[in-house]
Amino acid sequence: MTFQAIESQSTAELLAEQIRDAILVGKLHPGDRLIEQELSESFKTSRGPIREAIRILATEGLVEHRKNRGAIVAAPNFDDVLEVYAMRMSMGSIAVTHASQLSLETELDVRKVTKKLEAMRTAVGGNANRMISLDLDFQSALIALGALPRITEMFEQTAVDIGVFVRFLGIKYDDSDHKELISRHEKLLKAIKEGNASQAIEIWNGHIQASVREFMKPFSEVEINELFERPLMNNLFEMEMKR
Amino acid sequence: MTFQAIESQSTAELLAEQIRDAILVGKLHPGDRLIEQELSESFKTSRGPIREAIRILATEGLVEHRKNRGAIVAAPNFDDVLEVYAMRMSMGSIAVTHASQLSLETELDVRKVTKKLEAMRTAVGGNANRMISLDLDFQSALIALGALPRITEMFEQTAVDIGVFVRFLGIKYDDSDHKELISRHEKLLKAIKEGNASQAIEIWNGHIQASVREFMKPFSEVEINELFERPLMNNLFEMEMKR
DNA sequence: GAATTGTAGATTGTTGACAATTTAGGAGTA
DNA sequence: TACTCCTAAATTGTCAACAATCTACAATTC
Repeated sequence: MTFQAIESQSTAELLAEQIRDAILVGKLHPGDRLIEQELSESFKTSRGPIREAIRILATEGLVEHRKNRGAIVAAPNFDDVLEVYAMRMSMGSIAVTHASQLSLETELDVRKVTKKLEAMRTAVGGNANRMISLDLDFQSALIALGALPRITEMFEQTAVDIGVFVRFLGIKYDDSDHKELISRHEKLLKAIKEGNASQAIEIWNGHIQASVREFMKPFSEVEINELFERPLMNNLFEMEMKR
Repeated sequence: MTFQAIESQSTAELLAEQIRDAILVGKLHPGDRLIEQELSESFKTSRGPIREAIRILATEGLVEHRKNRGAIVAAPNFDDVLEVYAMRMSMGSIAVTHASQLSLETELDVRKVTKKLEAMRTAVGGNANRMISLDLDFQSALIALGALPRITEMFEQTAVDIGVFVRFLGIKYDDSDHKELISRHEKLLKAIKEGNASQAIEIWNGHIQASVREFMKPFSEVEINELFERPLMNNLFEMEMKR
C-alpha cells in the first residue's frame, strides 16, 4: 500500500493562515497595523517567519505593505467585488470548457468535487459563512478540473478576496436558495462530465451572476440601479441589463 | 506643483529583478538551483533579502520552491503558453471593454500608452527580444487603462511568463510584420478612446491570436495540426479552427 | 549483488542583535 | 497661533550564527 505524501506547512505558511483567518473572522480590521515584533511575541516565534507570512498575505492582497512602514490590513470596496467576479466568470468559463473537453482522466479530481458537493448538501442550515466557504471550496475544486494551474491558482486567490468581501461588505446567505444552489451545481458537474461545454458555461455564468446579486442585497433599490450603471456590470450581466 | 512620489525599491526587489533578468537572458537555465548562500555571496548581501527575492520569484512562477530543498528555475511548456494567452485574451477583453466605457479621466495613462507605442515605432529593426519586450510594455500600459488593479497585476505577471516562453521555447520576431503590428495597436488605442468596445475587443483578440501563432512558428506542419487538436485552442481561435 | 540503513556534508529554516528609517511630538521662532 | 526644525521612540531592514533538514554515498545486511 502507498501513503499520500504528507507535507507539513512551513512556519510562515502556518502564520499566514492564522493571520488570514484573523482578518476573515474580523479580529483584524481594515487599516489595522501588523507589527512584526508584536506578532512574533504573541506567536512565540522570531520575526523572520512573520515577515514571510506578511509577504504572503501581501501578494494575496489581504494586507498592504508599505516600505519601511510595515503592513496594514487592506480595505475592499464594491468595485473590487465586480472585478473579482468578472475575473471568476471569464476564467471560470475557460476552465469549465477545458474540463469538458478533457477526457476525464481526472477521475480522482471528479471525486473531490463530488465530495465538496456532498459536504454542501449535508451542511444545510449551517451558518452563512460556513455555507459560503463550502460553496467556494466546491467552485475551486470544480475549476481545478480544468487542469490549468495558473487559472486554478487565481481562483484560490479570488476566493480569499471573496472571504474579505463577505466579512467587510456584509452578506447574508439565503437559506431558501440552498436547494436551488445545489441543484445548479449538480447540473454543472453533470454537463462537464458529459462534455457539454456550452451548457456548463451557461450554468457557470448564472452562478456568478447570482453571487454578485447576493452582494447587492444589502443595497437599496436606488443604489442597485446606480450599480447597474457601472461599466463592469456589462461584462457580468451582458444583455439582460435590467433586473 | 507636485512631484510623483519616488519609491526606491527594496533590496529584495532589486535582487529579484537581477535574478529574474538572469533567467530571462538565459544565464540561468530551467532546473538550475538557486542557493541562498551562493547568491548572498555574489550579491554581497545577507541571506535575508535573498530569501525574500526568491519568494517573490516563486509567486511569479519563475522558480519552484521546494520545502527545505531550495528553489530551482522552473521550466515552461507549450500548455503554459496556451493557458497564459487564454488568460490574456479574456482578461484583456474585460480590461479593454472597461477602458472603452470609462470616461477617459485617465488622460495621464493614455499618454503613457501613446509613449510606449512611440517607443515601438522608433525601435524598428532592433533585436527581436527588445521588440517583444516593448510590445509587452505597450500591452501592459494599455490594459492598465481599464483601471482594474487585479487584472492589471495579472498582466504584469503573465508578461513575465511570456518572457520565459520566449527565452526557453524560442521565438523569432518577424520584422516584416512590424508595421502591421503597430497599425493594429494604433487602431486598438483609437477604438478605446472612441469608446468602441466591440471593435477594440476584436482587434485585441486578433493580436493575441497572432502572438500565439508566433510561438507556433518553430513547429512543423504536422505538429501545428496536432496543436490545433488541443482543447485550449478552441478558446483562442474559436470558430476559425483551421489555419 | 541488491536493498536497506547509517552518516557526513550541504543547504535551508530560525533566531536575536544591531542598523537604518519613519513617525510623533515638543521646542523654538515669527 | 501656525510653522519649521529637531530629537526620541517605535518600527522595519539587515546581518551572522545556530538548528533542523535533506542529499548523496558509504557501510551493512540479506
